[in-house]
Amino acid sequence: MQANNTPDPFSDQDLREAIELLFFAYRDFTADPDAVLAGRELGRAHHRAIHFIRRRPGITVAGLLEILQVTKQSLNRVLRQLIEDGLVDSQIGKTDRRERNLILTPAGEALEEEMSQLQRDRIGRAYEAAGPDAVAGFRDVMAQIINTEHRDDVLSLIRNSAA
Amino acid sequence: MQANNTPDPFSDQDLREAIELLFFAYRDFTADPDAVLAGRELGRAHHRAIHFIRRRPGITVAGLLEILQVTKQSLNRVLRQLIEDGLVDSQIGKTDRRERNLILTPAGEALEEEMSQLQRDRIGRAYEAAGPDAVAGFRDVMAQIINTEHRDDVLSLIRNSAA
DNA sequence: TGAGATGTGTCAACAACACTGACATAATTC
DNA sequence: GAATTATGTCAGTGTTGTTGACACATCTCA
Repeated sequence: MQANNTPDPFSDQDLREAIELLFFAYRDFTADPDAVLAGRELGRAHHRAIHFIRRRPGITVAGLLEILQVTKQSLNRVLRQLIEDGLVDSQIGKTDRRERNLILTPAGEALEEEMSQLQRDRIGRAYEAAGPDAVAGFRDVMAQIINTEHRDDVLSLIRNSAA
Repeated sequence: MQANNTPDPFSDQDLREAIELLFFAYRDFTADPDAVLAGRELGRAHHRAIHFIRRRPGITVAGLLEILQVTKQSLNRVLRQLIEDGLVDSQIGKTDRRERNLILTPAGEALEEEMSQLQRDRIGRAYEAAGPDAVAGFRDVMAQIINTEHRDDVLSLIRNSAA
């Protein structure tokens, strides 16, 4: 998006500020759903699983492991609870019967909706306040921060859709 | 930064994408310093403390508690280790002797430098790739995501400085 | 000056969530 | 039929967070 091709001088200050922006934004952003999570027997790990199952319905356990970057023992404990609580449904794969395709039950979708409400409000307010040009820049920088091998996984979703 | 004043229509898709951008960016970004942390008896909590002591030299325990949003018992365990390891120095406050002003020792500064190196490289590459306009948008949106009461705390640092 | 508030440090118990290592089962691939 | 793959599980452990209670030094203020 630049006219010239000289490297832009970003100072150490700039870069350390970015580190803090990421820290504070993520800290406040993740604090939002805690109110919903408390009261139920659920924690942030459950929220993360529910979010990605909602966004990628039918995702396999291996796919979820790749996204969350945790061990299968850790993920399994979370999934077991979600299935027991009737929030997630685990279906035997159609083409490969070893796989499990994960989807949210109606109760799971309702919980996801509730949990992400404050986060979407927060992002929405920030987007409105900053304006569309800033949003484009935000998305561009964020995508560049993400490891190359995962970048497409995030960005392809918005293009293809999946309500 | 907008010419018109009609609200910009950001879809639910847009907002959920932003949630994922935050998740993936933070996930990859925090994974960077783990290599340095392993081997020592230190974890991510120590890294966070060290970062903010570096950026706000002389910060009090209460100030650090406000930033990290953890209990003093949790922070104290971290600080005790850092002080024992000779990475942080705790000095009795000059005006209020109840306070403790925290600063990094030379060893602490060296460790901070090493730990944040990969993170600064990552941000620097993203900034270069996206260009200065995108960076401005990124900073604007990120600042808006942060709770109002903490926003100035981050942004004032870059203006005033502190190497 | 004395009472109460404040900043810090600590003990103990506990919970959430991650880890490693080992192993079992079913299904697929070759 | 043998090897590989996807999933699930048991057991033990570590980090980082929590609550609750208490101690101590210092500051503030009536």
